[in-house]
Amino acid sequence: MSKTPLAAPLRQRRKEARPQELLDAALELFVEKGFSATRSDEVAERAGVSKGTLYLYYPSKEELLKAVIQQNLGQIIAQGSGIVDEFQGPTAELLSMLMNLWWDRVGNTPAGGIHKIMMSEVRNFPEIAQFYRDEIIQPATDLLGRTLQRGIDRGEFRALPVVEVTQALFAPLIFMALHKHSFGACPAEGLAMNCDGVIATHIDLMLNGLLKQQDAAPKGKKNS
Amino acid sequence: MSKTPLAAPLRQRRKEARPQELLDAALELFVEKGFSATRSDEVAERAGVSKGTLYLYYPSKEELLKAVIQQNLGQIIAQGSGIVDEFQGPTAELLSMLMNLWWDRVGNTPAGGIHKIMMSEVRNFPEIAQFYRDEIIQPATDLLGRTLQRGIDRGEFRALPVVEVTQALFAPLIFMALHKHSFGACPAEGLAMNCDGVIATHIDLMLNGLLKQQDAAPKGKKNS
Amino acid sequence: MSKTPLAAPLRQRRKEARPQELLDAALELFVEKGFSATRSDEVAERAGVSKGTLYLYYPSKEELLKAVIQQNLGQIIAQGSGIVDEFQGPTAELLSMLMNLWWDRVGNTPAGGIHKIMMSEVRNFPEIAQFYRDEIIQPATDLLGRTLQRGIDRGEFRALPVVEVTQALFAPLIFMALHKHSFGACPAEGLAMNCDGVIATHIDLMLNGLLKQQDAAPKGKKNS
Amino acid sequence: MSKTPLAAPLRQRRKEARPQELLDAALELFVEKGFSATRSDEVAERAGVSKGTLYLYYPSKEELLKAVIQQNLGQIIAQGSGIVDEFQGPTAELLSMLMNLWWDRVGNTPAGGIHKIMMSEVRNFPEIAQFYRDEIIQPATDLLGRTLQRGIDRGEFRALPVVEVTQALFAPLIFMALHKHSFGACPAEGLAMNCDGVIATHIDLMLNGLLKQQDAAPKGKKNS
DNA sequence: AATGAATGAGATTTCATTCAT
DNA sequence: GATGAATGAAATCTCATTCAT
Repeated sequence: MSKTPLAAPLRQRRKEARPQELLDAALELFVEKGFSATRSDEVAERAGVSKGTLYLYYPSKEELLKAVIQQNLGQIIAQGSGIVDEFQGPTAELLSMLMNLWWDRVGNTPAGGIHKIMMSEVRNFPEIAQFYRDEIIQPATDLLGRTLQRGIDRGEFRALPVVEVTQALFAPLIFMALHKHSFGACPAEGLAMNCDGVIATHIDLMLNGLLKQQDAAPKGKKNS
Repeated sequence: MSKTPLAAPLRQRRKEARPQELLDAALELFVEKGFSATRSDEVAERAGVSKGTLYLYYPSKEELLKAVIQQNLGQIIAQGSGIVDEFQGPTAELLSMLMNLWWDRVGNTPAGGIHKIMMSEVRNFPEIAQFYRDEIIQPATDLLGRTLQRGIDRGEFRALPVVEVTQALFAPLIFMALHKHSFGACPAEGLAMNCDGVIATHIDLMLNGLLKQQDAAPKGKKNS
Repeated sequence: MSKTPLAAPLRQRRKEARPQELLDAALELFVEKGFSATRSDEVAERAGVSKGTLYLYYPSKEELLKAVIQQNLGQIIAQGSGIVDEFQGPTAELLSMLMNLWWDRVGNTPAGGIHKIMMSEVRNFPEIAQFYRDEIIQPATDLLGRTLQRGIDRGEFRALPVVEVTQALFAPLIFMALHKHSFGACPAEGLAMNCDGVIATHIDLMLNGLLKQQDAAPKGKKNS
Repeated sequence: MSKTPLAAPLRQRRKEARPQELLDAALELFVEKGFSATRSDEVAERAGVSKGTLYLYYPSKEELLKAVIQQNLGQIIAQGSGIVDEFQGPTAELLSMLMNLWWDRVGNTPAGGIHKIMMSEVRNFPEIAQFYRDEIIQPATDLLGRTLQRGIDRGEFRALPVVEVTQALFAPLIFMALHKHSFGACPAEGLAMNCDGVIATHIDLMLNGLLKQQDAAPKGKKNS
């Protein structure tokens, strides 16, 4: 007991922090340069360790990417799922919460670049494509579909086709995230977009369009 | 037709066709696998020539990509520019023509994958980013802006902010093109989208939204 | 026609010679240092080409080893098979021919080191083990078995168990070959063996032992 | 038994047993996979300690191999030497004892794989080759030579060349041991040998051949 | 003009060894 | 003594580009 002081020994503390440091470094670099174009050494270097250490924690670059995806997107989905299960109020409010959650916690953070990575590399790494579909796309689609169905079942929303609306809801959000991490991140001028503004407008319009006429908020009152 | 005289000897014709064959092969492969992940040999092989021949026509892979961009997108913009200059009718019709032209000639063809290439690689190849901005993005934005301004100036459109509307108009078209060439091209299920339907709806809604109230088509009648 | 002079162009000539040069270099090094311990660059360097060139001819180190085996042992077996099929005289003479052929063309040449390579690496490279068994061990065993059976069928040899005799016949030859390429190749003293003498004696004794008593050559007359 | 007192505390006993456990693990693995191909971690893991602990007992993998050799073969030679010094009966019996001792205690045990290790790696590790020659090959050869000379001096054996006979005596035993630990250990069929049978026959024949005619056992009576 | 053999820098991954705890 | 996290040299294999023919 006298050997283990209250403050964990330095080596120990670093070991526990390593996976997170590596995942953060990997996410940054994968988003910035792409998965293939990022060298293992770079990830290690940015995390402040040597090349070999990276392989102590993740057996290959592909597994590292999977861990990055799971860590950054998997958790958000789980969290969203919890919200949907417990929410009691009107579905429009719930949907707004989900979309804003995504934009705050994913679209507006480095995690929002993951879809760019996938879009670029999905055709060259089938195993990762499978993983992304099974662990992220499918659960996220299910979650949104469940929410829309809730609105329809409760008589709040028009009986629109669930799948198409799901795609229409998130396509512009994802497009903006893609843009932010590609052209939007280029120092060149003439490529910028007012992402937050576009997103806010989009969410407002979409929610309004979903509601049955009598429930629709009077135009001009809602949103900023 | 007048460009390829029937009388030219076969060898001659093939030699003149070389650059086009190389550009077509390069476009296909760059879209399919990405720019970095495509090997020079593959391009040459698909074009039916040897690796060395490729370098007779294009001094490097980067220059080849520039030529692909110019060939496939530069010409469309020039063509659109001609249409705008000569068009006489209502601006909504003109805008619809432009968007449908883009979807038919770009979004729905391999050329639509170029934006995916750029999105993936733009941060790793600054020189190409510059080229893309100067030769494609800027002219295209100018062209659309000019068209919108025409509608506003002629009293057809509401006086909306030109830049934001430009982005809003084309974002979903580009997003669908991105999708078609990444997830949409994966054999996996659960990743498909009804692109044409979404695009048609989007164009219809957008044009309707732009028009001043008195011109707007009565709600509920339009759309497929 | 005037383009292809009688003497093949230098580049062409070298290209045709490359595979053999690479196989020779690989055989030498694999025998000398073992398969795993030989670096690809070393093989290339000894063949006088660059690392990359090696991979132009053989897609991996394992495939290179397979080619070395096939080239050096497969051909000998085919040749031995031809001899057995056409031979007309007494089986003892045929067997002697086969054993001496092996010793001259394999045991006493670098090819004799291949069994050492296999012995060392067989448990770590199952695919190569399979290849060696199918392409070399099995055909060689069959060939010898066929020869022994011929002697028994013609009433020349005693009806001994074919398989055990096959092994007994070749074990010392192979052992000597193993020794030559391991301890026998060490500069250290005290590890040498008079291989040729042991082999000659062995062949003589074995053949004598196989013959039926009345056929046995009077001792002291035969062989050197 | 007298070496491991029952009273020693468990921790103490394990600590004292460490080197032996490490040597056993190393022997198994070196034989199974070869010296170079065996990772230090594997040895430590099989011995039930950590990688670091291995290096507390042996300063490098090479030194560990030397200890394995000394432990497993050096002791046998010392024991054989004791037998030869004290033996009183006929030399044929002594020689038979020695060969059967070797086969039982070495050839038929993991220690028999050491020669395979040496054969594979001897040319890459000159220092170990030297060690093996000085500590094993030379003493073993001397011991056998001394025994043969005893038989000749006492008029039991024919005056054959001592060195060649020594090699002829042990070559097949060693070959069988090599086989058992390489091809013989492969799961593949068609590579097996009836080692014990071949060895028994070999010993019988050899001893018979060494004896002067009048002492030779009548043919057909001997052996099992 | 056309070829394709050749190159070598560079990427991922492994592993003997060290050393702070 | 014991641990196992960390290191970095080294090995296999790839590919854009060159250049003799």
